[in-house]
Amino acid sequence: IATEVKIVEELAQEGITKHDLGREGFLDKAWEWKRKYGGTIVNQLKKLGSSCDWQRERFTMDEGCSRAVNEVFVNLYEKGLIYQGDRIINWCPECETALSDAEVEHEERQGNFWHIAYPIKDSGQVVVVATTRPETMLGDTAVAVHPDDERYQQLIGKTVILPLLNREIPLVADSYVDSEFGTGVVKITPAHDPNDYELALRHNLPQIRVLNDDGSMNDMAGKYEGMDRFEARRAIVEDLKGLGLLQKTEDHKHNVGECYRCTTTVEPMISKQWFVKMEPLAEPAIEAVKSGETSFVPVRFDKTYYNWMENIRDWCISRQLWWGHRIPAYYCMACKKTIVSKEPPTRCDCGHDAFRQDDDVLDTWFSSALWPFSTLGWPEKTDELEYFYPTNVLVTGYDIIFFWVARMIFSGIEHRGQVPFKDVLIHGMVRDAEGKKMSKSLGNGVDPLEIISEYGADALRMSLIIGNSPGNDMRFHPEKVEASRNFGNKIWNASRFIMMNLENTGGKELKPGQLELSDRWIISRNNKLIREVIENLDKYELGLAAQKVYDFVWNEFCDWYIELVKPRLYGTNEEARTTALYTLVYVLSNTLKLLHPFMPFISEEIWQHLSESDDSSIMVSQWPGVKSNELDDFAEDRMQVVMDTIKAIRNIRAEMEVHPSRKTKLIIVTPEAKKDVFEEARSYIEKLAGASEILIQDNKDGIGDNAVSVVVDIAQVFIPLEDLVDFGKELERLEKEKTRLEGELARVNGKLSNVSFIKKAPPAIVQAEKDKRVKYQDMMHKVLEQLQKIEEMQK
RNA sequence: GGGAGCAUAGCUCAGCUGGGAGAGCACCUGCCUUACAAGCAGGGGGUCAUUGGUUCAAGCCCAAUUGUUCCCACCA
Repeated sequence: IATEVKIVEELAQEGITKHDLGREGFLDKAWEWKRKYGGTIVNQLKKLGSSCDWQRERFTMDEGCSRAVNEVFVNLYEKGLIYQGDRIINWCPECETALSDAEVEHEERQGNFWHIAYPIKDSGQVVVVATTRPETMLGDTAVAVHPDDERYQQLIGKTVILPLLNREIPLVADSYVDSEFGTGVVKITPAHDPNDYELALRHNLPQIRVLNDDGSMNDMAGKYEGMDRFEARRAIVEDLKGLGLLQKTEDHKHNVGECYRCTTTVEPMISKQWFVKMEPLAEPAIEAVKSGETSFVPVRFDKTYYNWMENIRDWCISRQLWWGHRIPAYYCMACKKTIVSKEPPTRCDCGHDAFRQDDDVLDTWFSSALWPFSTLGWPEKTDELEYFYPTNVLVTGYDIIFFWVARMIFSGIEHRGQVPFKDVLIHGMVRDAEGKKMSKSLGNGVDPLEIISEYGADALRMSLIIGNSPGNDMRFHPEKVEASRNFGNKIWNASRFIMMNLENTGGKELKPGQLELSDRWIISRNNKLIREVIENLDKYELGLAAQKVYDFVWNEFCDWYIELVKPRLYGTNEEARTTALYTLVYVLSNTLKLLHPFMPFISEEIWQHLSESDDSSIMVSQWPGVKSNELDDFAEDRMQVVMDTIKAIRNIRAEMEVHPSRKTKLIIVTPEAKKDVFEEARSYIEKLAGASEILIQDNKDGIGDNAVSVVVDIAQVFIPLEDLVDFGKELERLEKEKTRLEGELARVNGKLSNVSFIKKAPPAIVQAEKDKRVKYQDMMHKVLEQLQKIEEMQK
């Protein structure tokens, strides 16, 4: 009562009327109260009494779906696939409702194993049973042993006196009993244990319920009536101890079933409920996945699916909850006949017209299972249904395969004759930084709105996608969101830079013009990106696709291309400027489209600013394709040499501690035939490698003694540093390079001297190794030469 | 009891059909170079859990082992 008063007070304080509760915020409120007061809010509201009738209307689903649910229920009922009956079900004493098997979670708990002596009638003997739930003994209607158990052969058929209640019960033999476990004697409580229930059916034993719906002991419990089940347990153990019938108490680890909603220990109970007969539905649903009509991505989840479907038991669908879709079953007030129908019946066969609808509501997953078609107007033949059923892909987490995916599949097959979707893309769970599952009850969840206000929605979205593989869990770290935020910042700034330069074009139309090396290079790299992203997306490799866009934008587009293009943008050659701008805009637009699925807001925003002539959304723009023309894949190798050269020069400058602002002369020594590569890239090297002057020649004329050198693929670059040269460092660096090349050569030679490699490996692979050998030998030669020169100078 | 995943750099994780080990963060060294210091340039760091096997070639395929996580299951 105290709790109820508190809730009412709280309701009033916050100015919440009962009508408000159905609206937004109800669930949050419910969780808040649950944490504060324990139990579930629904149960607390229920305790407030009958004034809560409004709930039913509040939580009714929309009319179309509601009609579909009735349709399905009646169909299944008429086919005999839905039935009502007294069965043993999982009962949550807190929520006071039945639960399906899927709604029970098993948790390992440390408990006790109590050994209790049951006297045998008219003899001094006892049998000892071992149990983890002594309070259920009040409902015992037999004791069982294995038929082959030699210890108890002569006792089979005898009568046993149930302690405390002194009820006479039989000792039966059944092969279900495991002689090895416990004492080999099992107490049989048909009303509160599924195995015992089955056994009781075989042996024609009565069922005695000893628990009320709220988990307290009922009037069959004798002096324990009214006690809570756990209180009764303690009392019974004490009493047995007093009677000298408790032989021993062991520690015992066992699995306890808990309600997934409120974590209360569930009690198996016999109860009248509605069930769906699963076997006929499961069979075609298994076949659909086996035949590939529906596929799981990644495939391993089909095992989870089969495992569940193949061992499925009938589905308990009735719930004694306060919301949900009410079961369309009606009972005649006069003759008690059950009528299942889509609309409330008007007249019974017996002539009467007063009915009461079943109080129970359906398991929420019963209606969810119909979602692929109930939302599209089914059972009407609508255009939407025609177009969207079946659909391509369902995306969901693996924790929901049983609850939802499996049930959508068999429901779709049963009611539409066709699977609801082609692919099921399974993603992992987002866990907290310690790897624990996020949950409202633990309070370790992350509020997306807070993250979004700090880093942005795009950053959050990108961080959840990038570098993740399907079906694998991920841990949530703010640092990762930060990295994505920085990426958004990066592409924003790059775009800003491009638009800044566009403003200076005076609205002239951009034309390709004469593309130069860097333009052709970035376009072919962009084409490669487009190809790979499309391929990755087709294979649902979202993490890889996002990673590639990220790498392209940051490393190739920003760090290289934009830097390469600056001299032209700042220069006076108008044609060179527009060509550069054309390429920048072309590549950026393509890339924004590729990025859009991962960072929708920022890509849209930039797009809107970028495309002046076309103000429609990026969402409806043409998805990039690869233009297979002369722009494709031809400049990569050439540019790679240039980039390697620039990197090598930067490296040597850093090692020699040349100040970044100090420009130096460069002498590139390369065979006559290769000169044009460096000629074409002259301005790039100048800009990015800090060169004041570049000489490109096929000999070593004019290189002074005070020069350091670096060997790259097809060239050797000399940097005269005059007084700055530290020959000790240079020697060290060359030795390091020598060691590296020795390693490479050893590896290549090892492969090439292996006869089976030459014989069995693909020719292309062998040739590539041979080419590498030539290259490394040449580089080694130059390094040794340089080493010798320095050593001589030092003498 | 049955099934599945994971084990790769200090941390969090990628690594597509087997052909020279990657990213982000962290760390070290320079730099406020007129898009971006939430940045730029350079650098260090890994016996890809262990042991076998298949193969010319294994982080990747196969088997076993160890550790770890998860799912399913009626052992009282």
